[in-house]
Amino acid sequence: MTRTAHRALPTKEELRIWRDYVETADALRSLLGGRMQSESGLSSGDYSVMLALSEARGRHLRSSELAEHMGWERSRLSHHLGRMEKRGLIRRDAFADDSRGAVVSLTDAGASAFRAGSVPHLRAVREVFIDAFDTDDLARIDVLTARLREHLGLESRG
Amino acid sequence: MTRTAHRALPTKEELRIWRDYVETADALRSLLGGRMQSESGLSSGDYSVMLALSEARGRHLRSSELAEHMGWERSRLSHHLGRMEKRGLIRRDAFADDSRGAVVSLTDAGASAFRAGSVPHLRAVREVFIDAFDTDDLARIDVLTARLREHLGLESRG
DNA sequence: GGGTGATGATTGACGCGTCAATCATGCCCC
DNA sequence: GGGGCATGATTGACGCGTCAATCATCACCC
Repeated sequence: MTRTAHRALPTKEELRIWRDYVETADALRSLLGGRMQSESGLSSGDYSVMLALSEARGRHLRSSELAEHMGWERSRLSHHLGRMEKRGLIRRDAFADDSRGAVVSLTDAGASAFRAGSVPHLRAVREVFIDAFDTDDLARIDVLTARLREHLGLESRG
Repeated sequence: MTRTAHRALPTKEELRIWRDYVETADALRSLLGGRMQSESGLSSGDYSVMLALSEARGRHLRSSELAEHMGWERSRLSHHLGRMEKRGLIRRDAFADDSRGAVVSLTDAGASAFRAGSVPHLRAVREVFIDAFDTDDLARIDVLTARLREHLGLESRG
């Protein structure tokens, strides 16, 4: 009965494709991280946080909104904000309407670091990832990624 | 002159594809990590180390060979081996021919943890990754990944 | 108005990864 | 045989991520 195949363990070939996939994605992440670190002193986490803040109305968000917007766990964000605050990139203030809430905003130093880091970041993304492919390739990646996201039950970005 | 396009920053669409790609790969890594942790108490790093050791002739390798085989930095491996040693999964012994070298081998406990974790691990890989795709999809992923690896100057596995 | 539970956020412990520094041993060559 | 450098491996500091615990405040409701 061929149905058994459905429950079978991956073949050697499938496993190789899997390992290549994760290993490559990981190399990419670390390569980009290294470039950002040396070019602008920002990590990709820093960048995401600052991007979200700089796009927000009033350029500030409550921690919980920020966490949800970025898809990060609260505690992860809290730790990260702590580190960023120590470096003077962001500020946390009490929220008037609810003393439990904290309002996160970019400091001037943060805003200017973000501006300075933005172009190098985008350039690096193009160089390490986009430039590897032509338009059709990118479309294929998009489809395949969407397939995977759906399989995993992740929301799509639309 | 259209040559300018080559140096342009990514479009919004390209950026979205990029972000989906990394975010998805990351979700995958963490999902698999969580499953392995709860099902067998092994991390994917543990698994790689043990896989390499169990495939090695004599079931042991020098640290440097192990690092090279896995494509890990020496210091990363050293830290990881330290943690695994504390848990009793591996052992490090002096290497007779060169007192600088350390020989790493699985303990009995390690070997049996590896055996116990292997099938759940492979099953998880199938469920979270392989099952998302049909055969053609997987072939496309393989091609695209190879393209990316080449672009990044990573060795291919062959 | 005072208990009770939900909510916003932080903390601590610990695994993991990188980088730079360190340490011991081996090797070479004068 | 001893100075100098390469090599195998470890260490420490620090950023990052997760999990579980904690803390303060708020909301409800008797």
